[in-house]
Amino acid sequence: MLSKKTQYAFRALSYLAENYGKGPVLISNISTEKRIPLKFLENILNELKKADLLDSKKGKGGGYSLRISPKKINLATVIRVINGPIALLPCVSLNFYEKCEDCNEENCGLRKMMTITRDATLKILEKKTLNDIMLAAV
Amino acid sequence: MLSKKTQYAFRALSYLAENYGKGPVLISNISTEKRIPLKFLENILNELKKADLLDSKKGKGGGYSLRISPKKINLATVIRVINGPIALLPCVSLNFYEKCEDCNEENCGLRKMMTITRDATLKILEKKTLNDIMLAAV
DNA sequence: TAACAACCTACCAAATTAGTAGGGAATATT
DNA sequence: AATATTCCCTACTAATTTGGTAGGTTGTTA
Repeated sequence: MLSKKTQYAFRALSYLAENYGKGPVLISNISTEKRIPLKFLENILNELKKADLLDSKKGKGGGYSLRISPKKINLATVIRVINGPIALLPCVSLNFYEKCEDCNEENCGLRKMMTITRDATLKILEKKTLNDIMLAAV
Repeated sequence: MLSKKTQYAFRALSYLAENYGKGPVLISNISTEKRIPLKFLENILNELKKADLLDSKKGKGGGYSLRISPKKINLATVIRVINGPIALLPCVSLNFYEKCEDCNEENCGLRKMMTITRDATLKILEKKTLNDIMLAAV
């Protein structure tokens, strides 16, 4: 399951997607509009910025904005930045790979099943974008 | 990601699958063969039993065995018993549904994306079985 | 130079995960 | 009937992760 933090991230990003091209949005705005604890949201937006998904500007007229079009930010990217691995096992993760104890990977049956699962999941998550979230919301 | 407990469960079940039809297997056997802490494994096998995946027998000659053929135990079932929900959001889970705060589900774009993702994932996990794990292991 | 707004470091409480300890109950063998 | 065997049950614990909060710092704009 996605952490609450990740859900907050998606809510915030949706809001920024809706305001794409309209200049920076205040953290406090997002916080009240989307009901996300302010200071927690600060952290989240900062992480998204460090992952190059957002631009920020300090001082009056400042705030956060999407760095690129909502059409170009896919869900897998967001999940990886805030939530971590998408695969169900560390030894199957593309971006967070870790060797698993007591399993010679070449002939691990579970690993093969989880690889197939990962591919099926990624096929969706890498194709769907923030823009799709907007469009799907009535 | 699957918890370590779930990985243990799969390792234990694989072992039981290999021994399907050969009578009960001792917890202590599985523990040493698959390098799973004994007392922890006890809990796991007991949970799997309560979920009707295993049979158990006490006393000499006792132990655990698969209740049904490894061909009939799919991965989604195991994950749900030991790990919990497969969906990425509670409001999208078929077996562990929970309403999510601040989202009217009908028109939540994220929810729709996560539903599609869940379906893609389940399509694999519900089709693949313990038998497939055995076959895939060299 | 004041106000504004993001940034940074550090801390904290609650929940979850990964176990451990120790005895109890059922079964089989002698 | 007694004993050994094996699963079953309750309770506890340590470490890690999650979900925040507090308070000051830095950069920007007017």
